[in-house]
This record gives sequence, C-alpha cells and structure tokens, in this order.
Amino acid sequence: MKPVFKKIYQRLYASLGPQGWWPAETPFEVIIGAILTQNTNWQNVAKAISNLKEAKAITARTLYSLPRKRLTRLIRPAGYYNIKTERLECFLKFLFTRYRGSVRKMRTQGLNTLRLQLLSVKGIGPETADSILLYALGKPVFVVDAYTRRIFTRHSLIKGDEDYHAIQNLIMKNLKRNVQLFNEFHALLVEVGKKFCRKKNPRCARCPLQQFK
DNA sequence: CACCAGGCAAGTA
DNA sequence: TACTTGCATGGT
Repeated sequence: MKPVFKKIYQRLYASLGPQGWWPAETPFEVIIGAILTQNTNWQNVAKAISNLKEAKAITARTLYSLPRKRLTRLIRPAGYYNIKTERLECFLKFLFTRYRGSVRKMRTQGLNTLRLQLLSVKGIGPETADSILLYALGKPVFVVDAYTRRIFTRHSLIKGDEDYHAIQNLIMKNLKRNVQLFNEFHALLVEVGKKFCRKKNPRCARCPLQQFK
C-alpha cells in the first residue's frame, strides 16, 4: 500500500474540501447524468437534465414512456443526442426488464453481478458503469476517467497507456475500500483536473499536487 | 478559427 | 489484437 495515493487524496481534500458529488436529486437522475456526460462537458448535460425536469420526465417511468423524438429534443444540448437517446432507452429497457424499473431494487444486488449486468447494456462502458455503481448505488468502486489518467500520468504514477482496469486496480489496491473515500477522491480529481490539468495549457503552477511531480 | 469536454461502439487491417 | 473513426453541442 503506497502512501502516495492517500497523500494525494489528503492534499486535494485539504485544498478543495468536500465536493458533495454526484450533483443530482435522485439516484435515477445520477444514472441519466452518467450516460449523458459521456465525453461531454457537464454544463451541457445540466441543460439537458434541466429540460427533462421541466418536462417532468426525470423518473424511470415517465422517461421510459416518452416518445423517442421528444426525448431526443430534450437532451439535445448534451450532444451526441441520437446515440444518447438510444443509450438511455437501452438502459431503461434493462432497468424495467430486470428490476421492474426500480433503482432501489437494483441496489440490493451485489457489486460484481451488477457491474457485469451494466456492462452488458449497449452504451454503458466501464466508466459509466462504475459511475452508476458508486454515485447512484453506493457501491465501493473507483471511477477512472480521463482526468484520473492524465493526472496520474503527469505525476508519473502510471505510464498512461494502461487500460481502464489496470489503473482501477492500482488505485483500489492502494486505498481503503470505502464508498465515501472513492466518491470524494474521484470528484476531487475531476475538479482539480478541470482547473490545473487540461490537455493543453496545463496551468500547473498553482496546482495543489505540484510537489508530487 | 481550432480545440476540448466526467466515453463507447463499430469498423479496419 | 491494436488502432481509427463517428457521434454533436456549447464554451474558451
């Protein structure tokens, strides 16, 4: 157990404080957001979610009964709207087929089984599955995203070309298996990444992780 | 104007 | 198996 991971977390938490993720009112809303935010700025997703709320279509039942074209129009600001319409429908079909449309029922299922089930849904890959497991269902998995990879690469903790699960295993091996820790850590990595670890123009000078370079 | 954002699936060789 | 490409809006 390398203390560097714990140290990074403590440094981030000390400097940015608790993030209170996921920004949503219900677990179902978390799931919708997780699908809509694929390769997409959260600001655009927020608009789409706001549209869904305005249309009273932010519960499993109301969203599932929405005509496809209407759904597409509502989520348009999130981009990739044709693909995301299909992905939302695939998830909803899964949710109703396997759990009678109940996210709470879903939650009673074990982590590993659930993860495999989610990955079998077209449009849900490793990151989206883990975001759902952690932030919507409270399961102890670490979410690896582009910022996680970039930050750990820039601090030479990984090479950068490892696959999703290699990075996830490395991190989970070095931390306590704790939902709240995983929740805050990933959120902190994203926030610090947005501010200091962009693809280009990395404004590293004031990054709280400066010393780990 | 170019580039990027809290990915994923399908196609190619 | 290991790359590459399509998907699309809105902000910098």
